[in-house]
Amino acid sequence: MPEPEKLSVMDKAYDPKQCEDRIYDLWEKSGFFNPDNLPKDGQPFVISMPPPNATGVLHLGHAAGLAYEDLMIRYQRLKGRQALWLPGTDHASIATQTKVEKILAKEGTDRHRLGREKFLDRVREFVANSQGNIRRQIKKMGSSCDWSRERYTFDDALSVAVNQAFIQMYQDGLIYQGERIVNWCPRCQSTLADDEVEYQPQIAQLYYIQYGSLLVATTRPETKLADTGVAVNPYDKRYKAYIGQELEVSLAGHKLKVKVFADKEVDKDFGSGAIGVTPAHSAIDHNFALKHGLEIIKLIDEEGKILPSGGQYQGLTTLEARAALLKDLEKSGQLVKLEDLENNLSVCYRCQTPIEPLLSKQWFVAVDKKIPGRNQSLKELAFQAVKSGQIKILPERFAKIYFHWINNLHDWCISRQIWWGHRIPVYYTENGKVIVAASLEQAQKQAKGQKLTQDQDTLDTWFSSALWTFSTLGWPQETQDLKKFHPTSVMETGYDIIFFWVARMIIMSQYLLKENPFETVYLHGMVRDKDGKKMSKSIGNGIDPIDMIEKFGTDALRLSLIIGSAPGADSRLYEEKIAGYRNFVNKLWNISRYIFSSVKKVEIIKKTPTAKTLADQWILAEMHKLIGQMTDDLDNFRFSSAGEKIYDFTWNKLADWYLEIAKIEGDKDDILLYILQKLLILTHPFTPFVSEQIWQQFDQGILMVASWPLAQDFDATVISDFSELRELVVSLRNLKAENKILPTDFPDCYIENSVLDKSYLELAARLARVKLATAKLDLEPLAIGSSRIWINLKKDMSAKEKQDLQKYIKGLEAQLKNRSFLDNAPAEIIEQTKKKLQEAQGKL
RNA sequence: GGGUGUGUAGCUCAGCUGGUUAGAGCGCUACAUUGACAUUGUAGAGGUCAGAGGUUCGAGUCCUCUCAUACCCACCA
Repeated sequence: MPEPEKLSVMDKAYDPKQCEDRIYDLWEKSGFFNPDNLPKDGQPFVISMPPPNATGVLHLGHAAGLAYEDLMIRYQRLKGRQALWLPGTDHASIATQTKVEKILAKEGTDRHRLGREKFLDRVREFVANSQGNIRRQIKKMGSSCDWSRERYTFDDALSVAVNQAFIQMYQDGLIYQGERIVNWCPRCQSTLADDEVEYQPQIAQLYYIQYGSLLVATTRPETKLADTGVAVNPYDKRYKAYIGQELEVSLAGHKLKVKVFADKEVDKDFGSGAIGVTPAHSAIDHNFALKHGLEIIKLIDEEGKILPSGGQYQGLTTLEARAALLKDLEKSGQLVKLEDLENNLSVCYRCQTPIEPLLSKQWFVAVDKKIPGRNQSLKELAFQAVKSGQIKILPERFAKIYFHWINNLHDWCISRQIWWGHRIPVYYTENGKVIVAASLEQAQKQAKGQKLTQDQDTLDTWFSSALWTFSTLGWPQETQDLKKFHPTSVMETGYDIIFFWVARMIIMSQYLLKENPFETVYLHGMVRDKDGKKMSKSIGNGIDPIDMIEKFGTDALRLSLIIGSAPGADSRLYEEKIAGYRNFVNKLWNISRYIFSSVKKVEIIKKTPTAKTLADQWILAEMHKLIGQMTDDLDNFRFSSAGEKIYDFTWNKLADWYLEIAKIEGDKDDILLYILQKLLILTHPFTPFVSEQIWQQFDQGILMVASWPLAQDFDATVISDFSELRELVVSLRNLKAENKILPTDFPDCYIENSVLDKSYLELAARLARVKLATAKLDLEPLAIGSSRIWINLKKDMSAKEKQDLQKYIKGLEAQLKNRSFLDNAPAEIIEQTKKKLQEAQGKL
């Protein structure tokens, strides 16, 4: 097994490329990604990895998710919990099929020429290939997931789960077949769920057509060929006389019989106030037809072409038919008027092809129907799970969005006519009997010798991913894993799939297992480019996470994704930002390098070392303060805040102050090593590679399974005393710089301070590079904090500084004279204000 | 049409339940530098907290309105 190199003197700069793969290997071989190998007394902590589509490459959105998930998993593992992060991939039916079809198109063929089985073989080959890529990329991110439990939505076991879910729902009457208007993508040759439809704003033409004695306005004239009704508002005086009449209409010779009816839904003021109703190609019109008993005529087929019912326009595409019909209407003088109309064009979310609403027989999940024996519908189950507080959504505002969506949910169309997906477990006998069964064999038992045909359709890809948290743990078997690890702890995902996925997981888990799929939903925002634009291939502003890892290292990329982004808020990523965190990682490396090179022996310090000086007390106090704050932040999903704090401690406290003082005071081996050890544990969830690489120098096992430290009590006065020292040093340096005294010059200086004793004044003088005088100089002293300083400078406080201070003092004085302030403000605030005033006056 | 965010230094963003002279990183300016680190150090400049009202002893923080901007949902023929 390749051991990470143990260098006696570490390289001057951290080189991620030399370490990352080796470290990952070390972790993987240690077996600790698998919770079964972690201490048995730990409570399970479980994250189901949102399965990336098995179509190729990882983008920054995935990278961000992985960074958060790994952060949580590593933190909980360090805290002693049995952390399970279950990885996997999604077969992503439409997305994958579309991808492979594009490849076939380049080869000059298509799926119909290949045939179903050959085509599916091609897809399988393609998927196997890209799954390997994805796995590699997930590892590159440092993800500590349990590969021994990796799953794929198309695994045999998961397909069993899909069939089981379908059958159970069918038996409960929650899945039914019905003829309804569906969203049809003529290119994908499939239905789409309502939320798979996107809208593109466009300026459409609104055509006014003479329609017998009426005038009708429409954006889709070609559909008028299958009109069977005209809807008007019941209170529209213009049309009152027509209501109830049956009209014979000729559209440039194409004969229609239409019934005029009144409905409140019709807006008198839009267009002409009269709507031609096409029941087979509009959801609203279909409802009209059911309500008012209209005939339904299909006009457009699955390829978007006109059927024989369209008469002479038969065989044309809808757009061709539109053009031809408009021309004919113009000739016959029936095209009365044209207007521009802003509206939205519905398109397929995968291929952006305009959607054709069609009447079609499909399978649906009934969301409003009561579940037998439970007195609740699926919709109500999903609503309750969040409303009751059992599932917490972060940030909270997304709960509102969730409720709104659930409340407006319609029956879910789950059948797809594409080939790549789980076949619907429904069989038909020759005489049309429907048999729902998990396999052909089982179906045959019920068929009593009749020949069977399986439904040609496949299931919506979200149907299988809705089962993900438990199908991956063995359901419908009652496995140990399912008992132990479900419900999972956190679902971490992007807010863009809250409806597609999060809501459906809740529905399915509640229905099938009577429990929630997870306790907390943590939603991250979208990663955008420097200008806040969506990253996309077509614009070419996308950043490839793997490129960034090559350039800056994984740890730097992870930090740049974690720090500075709030849950649910979009964030921007660009190279300078990542470079900044690369610098931080290098800083951490060099801090360690310094400590290792300066101590007599590199060893683990188990006991809290004794502080000998104020600086020692201070750094230990700061560290325990940090541990407390970070633990609180991480327990409450404030990842960015925790990251900022460790960054600040490492660079601004440890490196800039403590190490500099350690160089002067000396004899601090145990404290330096102790602080470093804790620091490595605290940084590990953020920057796993560099922290582990450094830890390996101790030769004491694997950092990944070390113990997260407990915050100890600390004396806060130590921190304020030390800040006295810090302020003194900074002020002296400032005085020197402002007075153009070279850093190499040491001006004479006498200091009086009530808090700091002489040894600390000497320390301050060394840090500030001044020469400590033994007696007061013959000068006016300056007041800095609680110090009085006699220093040999040509200049004192600048005019601007003086002005600012005077203004500040005036403000405080006014406040202290204000009766209502004195009467209303709490005593401690008044005390504070008085103190501030004294200090400020002292300075002047 | 309905809803939800966001607007704080040149840029990217913190600022929790209202109470130090509003912070950080990058960038900028000046200076420094062979011993952990130039992927560095020290110091500095830079903000009427989008605007207008209001509540309060006190508002970046709470309320109302306006403007700008992003996204989500619904879709009208």
